[in-house]
Amino acid sequence: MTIKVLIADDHGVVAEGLRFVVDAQADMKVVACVQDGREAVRHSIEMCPDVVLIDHSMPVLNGTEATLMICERCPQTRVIMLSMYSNQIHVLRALQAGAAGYVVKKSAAKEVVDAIRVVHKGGRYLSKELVDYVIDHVVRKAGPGDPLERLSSRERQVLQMLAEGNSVAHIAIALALSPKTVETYRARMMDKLDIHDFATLVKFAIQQGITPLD
Amino acid sequence: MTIKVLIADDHGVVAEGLRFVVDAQADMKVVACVQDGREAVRHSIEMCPDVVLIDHSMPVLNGTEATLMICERCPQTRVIMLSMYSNQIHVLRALQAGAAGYVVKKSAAKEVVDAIRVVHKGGRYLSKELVDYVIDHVVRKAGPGDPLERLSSRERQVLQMLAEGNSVAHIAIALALSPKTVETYRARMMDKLDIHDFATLVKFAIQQGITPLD
DNA sequence: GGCGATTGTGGGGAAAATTCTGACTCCAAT
DNA sequence: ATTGGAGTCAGAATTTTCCCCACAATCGCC
Repeated sequence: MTIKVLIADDHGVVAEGLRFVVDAQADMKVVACVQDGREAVRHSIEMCPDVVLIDHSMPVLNGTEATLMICERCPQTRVIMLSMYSNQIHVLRALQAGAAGYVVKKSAAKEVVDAIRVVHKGGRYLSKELVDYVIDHVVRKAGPGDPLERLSSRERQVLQMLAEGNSVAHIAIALALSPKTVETYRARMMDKLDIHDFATLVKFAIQQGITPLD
Repeated sequence: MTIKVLIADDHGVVAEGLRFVVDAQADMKVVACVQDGREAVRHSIEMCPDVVLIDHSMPVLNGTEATLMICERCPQTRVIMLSMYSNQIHVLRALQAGAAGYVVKKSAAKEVVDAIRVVHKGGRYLSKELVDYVIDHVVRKAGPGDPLERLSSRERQVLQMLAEGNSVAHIAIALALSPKTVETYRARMMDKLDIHDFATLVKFAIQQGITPLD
């Protein structure tokens, strides 16, 4: 039985490269290749792949948020987060969002296909250097101080899009909401974060890894 | 005659994906796949590939530095820089270092193989969105070193205060100017920098060290 | 099992910011 | 002597933001 894989990565080259790698395996097949988080969610629901390989940083909806939605709407699908960075917070958040695996892009391609097989069998997979983070976390029971936890997923999404340079109007269109609604999210989010100007908001987003400093 | 390609990317997954993409082309072949800049230089000298696909950010020796060395020691080899980000400075520096092409990873895989063929024939290749940078640079001979040089001191001052979270009104008061004047500085400055949204402006200011990421 | 808090969704109206256009001075450089 | 950038400001039109409010659906908690 071949493993159906969905690939989500906004870097076209990387996505297509991954597709080759995965399709080269006898026991798996790429069923779709998408460029942003929202597409990933949509396609996951539609075609119920066995495994979703999802990039951490993507426009519109980042990997963690997308993972959350996929896990919720499509429980039998296993998600593997693929990331450039090996940042503790990101790893923990991904796992909390329901990811079954987290692989850094530094890894060899073999690690990725290994990870796919492992999670498909119901297991979990972490790149070696990430295991420490999780143990660390358990030991120190860190983490209630995560400011992002306090935000709802809509709020986080709006935060990301704002920090990417989108206007409220544009976000409203992209998310098919009233501009007023988007404003509410923004206001509530800034209130929760106790941030009162846009510059600080952008800095916060960068620090949280929600948007890259390019 | 097949084009000999060397791939240098510290992200194993990406490198191997690229290898699949390139090897899938009838007219090209990957002769080596390395993980850092120094290896890229060493292998280039050793095996004289026709084209080197090199990642911008790599440990030990970054893509730009490696490009410089490869072009110097191995003039017949053409280098294509592959980067995650489309940052003007990086593009210009890569070209000045002797790269024959610059492709952002967002591009489709086809763009990469196109680029390989183009540079192998002696041409140059830039991802579409990057062409502007180069033209920009030619038009207003901006030093690639500091985009800040192009701003007047008032403009820099306003930039800083904006990036620190001040409103236009507040800046006007602080600098004893009309809000309209501050507006003018902001507009002129953003125009010069070719930045069209506030989030990007803040990121720029952080990158330039004008404001701390706190 | 009910009840307050949170979330998702929006409206109205005032205040602020932005855009566009134009204009005047000073100063430096060609 | 003319050009051109920098510094300064305004008015009108438009857009965005800000602040206050509303209401249904959930969610968590006692």
